[in-house]
Amino acid sequence: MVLNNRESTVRVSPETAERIRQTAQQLGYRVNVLARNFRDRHTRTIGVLNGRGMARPTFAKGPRYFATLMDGIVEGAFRRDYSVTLCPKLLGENPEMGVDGRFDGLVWYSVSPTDENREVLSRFSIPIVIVHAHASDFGYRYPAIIANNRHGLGLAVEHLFELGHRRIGFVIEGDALNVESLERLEAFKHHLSEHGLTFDKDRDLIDVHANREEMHRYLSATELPHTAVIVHADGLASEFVVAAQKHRWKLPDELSVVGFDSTDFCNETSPALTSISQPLFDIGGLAVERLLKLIDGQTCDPLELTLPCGLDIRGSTTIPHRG
Amino acid sequence: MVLNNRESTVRVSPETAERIRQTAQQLGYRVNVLARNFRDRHTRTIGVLNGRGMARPTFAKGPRYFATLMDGIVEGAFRRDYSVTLCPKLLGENPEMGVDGRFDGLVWYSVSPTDENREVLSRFSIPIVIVHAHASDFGYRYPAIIANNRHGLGLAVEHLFELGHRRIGFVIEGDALNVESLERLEAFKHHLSEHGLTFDKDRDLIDVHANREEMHRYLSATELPHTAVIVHADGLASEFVVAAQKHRWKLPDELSVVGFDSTDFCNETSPALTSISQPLFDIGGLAVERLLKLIDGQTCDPLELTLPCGLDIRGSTTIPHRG
DNA sequence: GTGAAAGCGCTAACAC
DNA sequence: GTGTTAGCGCTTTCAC
Repeated sequence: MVLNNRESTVRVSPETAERIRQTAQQLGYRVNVLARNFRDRHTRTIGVLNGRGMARPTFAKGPRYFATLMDGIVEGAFRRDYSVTLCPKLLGENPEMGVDGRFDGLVWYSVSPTDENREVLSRFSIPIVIVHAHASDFGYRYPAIIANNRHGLGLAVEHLFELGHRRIGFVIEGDALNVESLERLEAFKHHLSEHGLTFDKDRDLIDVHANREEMHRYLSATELPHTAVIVHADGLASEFVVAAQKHRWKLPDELSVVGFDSTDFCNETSPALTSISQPLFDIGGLAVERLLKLIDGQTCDPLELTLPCGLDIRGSTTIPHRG
Repeated sequence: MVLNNRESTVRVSPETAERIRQTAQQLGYRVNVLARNFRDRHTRTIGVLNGRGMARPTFAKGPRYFATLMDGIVEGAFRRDYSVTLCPKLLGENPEMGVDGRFDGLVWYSVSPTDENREVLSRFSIPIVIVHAHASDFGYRYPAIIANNRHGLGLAVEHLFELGHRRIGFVIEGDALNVESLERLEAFKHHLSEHGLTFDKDRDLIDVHANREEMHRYLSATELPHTAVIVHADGLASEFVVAAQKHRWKLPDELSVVGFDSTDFCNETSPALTSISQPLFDIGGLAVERLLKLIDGQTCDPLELTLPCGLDIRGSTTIPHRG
């Protein structure tokens, strides 16, 4: 009690307190945080979980999506003196994580609203905040944070439209189930029609699948059906840019490309990638803030937070080529 | 015992085992990892500490030094089923970390061999592996991993020499104490003389300090004393490149620049940064491997591991300008 | 103002 | 083969 110098029903004389401090000092005593946490039945630690089936994301390679989100999460957690731990199998493969006392709460990102995931989530005994999905996808049971995909896509379509593009495709990796990809596609369709453009699924939706076969088929045509494409994520957009150039298309003149996320990674592609931005750092920070609220026994209102998107115009978009 | 299905002196009949499993299932019982760890007096978790006085590094912004190292650490830890936790004040500001039971071991990177650090380290009661310093710096008490800075600098000097450079400067931020920066400087001097070039401290060592004043003084000269500079780290190199261009120097023609670390970040600068590489991912993985050895009660032999450097030639180096 | 005890959930050891 | 106990280090409660 002396060492923690906290309020207590127990009083201790100044002399004794001092004597205790002295002795602790001499003995080199340190409180054992593990034992304390065990007794208090909490860990002051939160975990980060990604959607099932997703490979463990890296910090340094490729798009900085995960790195940016984590920066936000870490920042938010540290501000409140919580630790963040990265666990093996913290990949939705081990539902134990949610119930084994290791964490006080969990940020789960990129969760698809499958029955399996709903099942896993419902068995968790600790608070959870969902990032990149809607509260409605999970029966309004968990606070959610999601970017305004509809608005973001609007920005991109408008940008391309103003440049003069009228034939715009949407590239997606359909195998990687994801609430947002679908939402982005829907938003894309919506904004096309807003601009008086029609959407033909067979022509305008390019699902490249995990093997990317469809990407190469698309790019090996003698004439491209589009003057611009929007790709549902930066990683795939960058692949698309590289592949297009391999197929001897001149970018951005013969094909404008827009990505999604707009981390610094977009400056590494050549041409640099025009991309819809979402405030990933803030999303991470807010997710933790909401999670800690839950941990404190409070509730989150509104249950769902929608954050604005922006558009960062870089070198991969230009006026359509007159060929 | 049944649930952990581990070897034990205690035998239990198959029927009882089954009954136990059934009941556990029904009750939704999960082992409490925290309690188990408490009892076993370990956490299966390692911590990552950076040198004191260093700001908390981010994953997404700037050079990918920390991100790459962490990828290696996480990979190494996960392979052995250890977790990695990021703690607030895990920045060498809180020596408690080393003794409070939170971690089974610590990877400490960018430690300067100051008496203060030696003191802190000596009080730690858990195994530690040091990255980016020499075992000798800390009385051969901890395993160390360090890149072959001397060789790396040799590669860079040779590259510049072969391009035709004879006047080469070395840029450093001296305030950021760091074993490696000094080592790189020494190696630089060595390799200059190997090529018959002289080193004049006042002319060839550009210490920009935290305020960067010296950088701008240097770049505002009407004639640069060098045709090329080597900068002790990529972050500073990138700043140098930007500043040089602001001062209207044409890069790389009027000034070649070489950085150190060579993460993907080097593709984000313009021109892309030629840089000495060190295997950061491997360094992280090896650090964990050695740490787990220590945790297992084994020793590391040799105590110090030296990893090779490479040179990634990008756009920031070319033949010296004839003006 | 001080000292003793109980219990968090776990597992190894021991008695039966 | 089964049941009981002790103790990891901590803090709160209670008795004195």
